[in-house]
Amino acid sequence: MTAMTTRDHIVAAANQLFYRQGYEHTSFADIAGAVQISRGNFYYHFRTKDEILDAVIGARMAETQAMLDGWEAESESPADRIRSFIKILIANRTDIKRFGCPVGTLTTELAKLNHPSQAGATELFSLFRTWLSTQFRALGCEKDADRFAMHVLARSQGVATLASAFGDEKFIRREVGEMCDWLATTTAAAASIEQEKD
Amino acid sequence: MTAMTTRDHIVAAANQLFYRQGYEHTSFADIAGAVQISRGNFYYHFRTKDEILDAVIGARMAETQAMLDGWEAESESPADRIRSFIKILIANRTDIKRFGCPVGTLTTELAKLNHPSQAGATELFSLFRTWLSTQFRALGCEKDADRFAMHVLARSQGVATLASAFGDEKFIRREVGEMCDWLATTTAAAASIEQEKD
DNA sequence: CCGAAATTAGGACATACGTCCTATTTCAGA
DNA sequence: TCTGAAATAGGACGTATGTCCTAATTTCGG
Repeated sequence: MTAMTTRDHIVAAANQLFYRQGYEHTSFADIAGAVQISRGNFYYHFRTKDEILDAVIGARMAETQAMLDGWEAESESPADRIRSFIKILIANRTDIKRFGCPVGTLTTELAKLNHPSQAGATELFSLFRTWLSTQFRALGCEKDADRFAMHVLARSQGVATLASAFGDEKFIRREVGEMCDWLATTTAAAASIEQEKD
Repeated sequence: MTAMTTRDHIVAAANQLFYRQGYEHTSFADIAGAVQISRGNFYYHFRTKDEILDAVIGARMAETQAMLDGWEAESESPADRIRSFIKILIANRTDIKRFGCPVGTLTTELAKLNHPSQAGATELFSLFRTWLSTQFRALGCEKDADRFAMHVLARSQGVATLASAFGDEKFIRREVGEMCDWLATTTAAAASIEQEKD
């Protein structure tokens, strides 16, 4: 664990504030206040708001990649890995209930702002998408891998949005259970079809 | 069709702008410009931004209720009605690809702003939720009606979010198809279970 | 046709925010 | 210890925005 530079602190604070309050609704002063540095010092590290946003997206990319690598190392079975993904909804349920999904809400906001970093935010989705695809492919769902990946992503997004709207935690748990059921039946079916080919 | 008052024009313009640009990112000047009236005139009709938001939410509630009533009148079968709901994703695909779901994105934004009208936006979801519940109940899914309603809502939300992120229209059509399949198999199963009770 | 009420116009004002600049402090390397 | 670069502080500036006020114009019942 390397020491946290001021820049790192800024990015960490901005990351959290962008998630909780949204990008546009978060001001320089908000972030500087959270890090307890002056606005001048802030400007020394980031000259524009867009630069901070790009740094935050970069940090999230790294975090996400690390998480995916972690699951890759922890579990032997691709199905277990996919379940790890699905269960983030439960692990982060408290934040999700209040602020929704960090990725989904950011891409949505940037789309409305027509912000240049839209593509960067979408890359966060792509990171999950390709990783999930890989897992489904490892399960023998060669042809449907990307379709299944998008399906899982979409359902997770929907759960996060509605859980946030209704503040309903039971709903999260129920849908997570149903997604795991879907995973079991769908991949079992796909695997048996693959076997028929032999 | 009654004549459109200035107030109606304002609400209509605000409704569209809030959807496309987001609530916070839309200014008084934006709306006044769209309706081509002066800011002073604007202020005569709405004294604060929150008032416009409430009016917009009210208008959306009325629109939504009218749409649901329309489906109720058009279709005899509850399954057809639910399919009408699912297929809004296709009917509105162009807007959804660019701006996401009007209800989901609004509730998400208001949640981050911690805005007083959060509850009002959630009511829009509730309108769909209770209506869907009613349809599922009419299909014989007494016990699971609300669960199914939330499930359909969540999947629609997820599809809208991802379709917007990736600008993918084929994905919308595919997921709509799968949701219709789900509807057919799930309600058939539920109905047969109900029959066993007799 | 008149006068009061409703409506519209356009500017005033305070605040907040992103951006920029300069002065001061910290600190590593010579 | 000296020096120059990195880092920090705090204020300046222009613009945008929400809100408010007053004057002009339109509408419409009597």
